[in-house]
Amino acid sequence: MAKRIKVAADLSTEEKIKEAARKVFQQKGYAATRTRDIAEEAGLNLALLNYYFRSKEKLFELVMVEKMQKLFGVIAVILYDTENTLETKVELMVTNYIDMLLEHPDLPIFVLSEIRNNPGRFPGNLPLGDLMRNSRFATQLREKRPDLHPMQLIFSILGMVVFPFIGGPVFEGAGLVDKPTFARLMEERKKLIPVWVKAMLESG
Amino acid sequence: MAKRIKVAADLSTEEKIKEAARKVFQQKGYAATRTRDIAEEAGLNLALLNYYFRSKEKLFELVMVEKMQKLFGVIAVILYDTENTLETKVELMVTNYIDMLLEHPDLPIFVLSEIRNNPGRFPGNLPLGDLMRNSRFATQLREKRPDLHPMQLIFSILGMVVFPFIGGPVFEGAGLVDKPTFARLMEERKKLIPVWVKAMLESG
DNA sequence: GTCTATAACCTGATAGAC
DNA sequence: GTCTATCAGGTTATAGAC
Repeated sequence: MAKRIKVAADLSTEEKIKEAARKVFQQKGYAATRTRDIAEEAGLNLALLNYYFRSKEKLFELVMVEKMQKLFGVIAVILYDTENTLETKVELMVTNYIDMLLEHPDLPIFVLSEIRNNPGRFPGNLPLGDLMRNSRFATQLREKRPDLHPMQLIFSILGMVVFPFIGGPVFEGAGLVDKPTFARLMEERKKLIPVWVKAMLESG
Repeated sequence: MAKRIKVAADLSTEEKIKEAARKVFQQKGYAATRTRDIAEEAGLNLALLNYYFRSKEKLFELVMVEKMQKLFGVIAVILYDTENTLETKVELMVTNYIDMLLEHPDLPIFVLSEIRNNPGRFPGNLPLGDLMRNSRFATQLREKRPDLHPMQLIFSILGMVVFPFIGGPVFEGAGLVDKPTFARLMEERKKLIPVWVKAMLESG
């Protein structure tokens, strides 16, 4: 069977634009992005953006929804999981999240800062609240530590997983870790964080 | 003695502009901020911005340096501290950081996303790298856990402290915590995180 | 020092030829 | 479907009166 590699040239015009939009929006943020940048990145004319998508904003919303699903999807999987033990869920979440973030390191800072700069722009997109409150995961946390608000543990787990990627550019800029070291540390964290969470759950 | 309250009206024109710039830049980010917004927020004319500061960019850099100092200053204090035990340092850092972040909740997301959107714009500003590597704090971490890269612990401590403020808007938007609950949880975290870090250091 | 008016430029979007 | 040319509106920065 012949090799079948998807390269930019193979994509439809519409997909080329989306792909370019994903890249440029992520890199510069919505406000700093010019539609001309996206057109150039796609190797196409500016007018085509408005032909395929109605406006810069429409195109952005499309990209944004994708990114939010990718960022919050990993959490949702854990929340829907009604079978595994708390311990296993933590392991799964940490591993899945770190793997995803190694592929898309600047996803969190992008999504979170766009939400911050434009609060109320991305509403109802998140029934994640009820989902989380009523989840088996939250119940398991409450059973294990009835003295703690479940968010205390969720903040900590997510913080340990996500923060290195958010702060990454700063720490690399400061010469504290180079890229290969960073990747190695993140791999190590897949085993480290679950152990730490276990210790936290049993502390105090 | 008569009350002496600093209100906007008391400030010099220059300081009024800076104050407005701090607020608007933080709220909308550099790219989405129009100099008109700042002038309006300051209750002054647009032309005065260019009279006192040379350009939008110069004004922004001024604000940015302030914010970076505020965000990284808390860490620097711990790094310069050569007297306290590791345990005490963790307590100090966590408490100081959370107190500062309760006053300036959107400081981290602002600084980190501006650095991300414009990498290389704020260079040499951070001799934090060497400072951290050579710090007593790093040595103490290595002594306690020679098997771990000190950054593993620093990422985790900072993540637990800072992440709730970065993710805050999302979790509030999802109706997972309201503002008073959030503040209460953060107060609780000042005691919680040091205990957890202790448990982590002794785990494995 | 502070204002109004305006210059010079840039950006998103569209019209119309092919 | 794709392009070039252009419009309409908005943005930073400045000139010049007070």
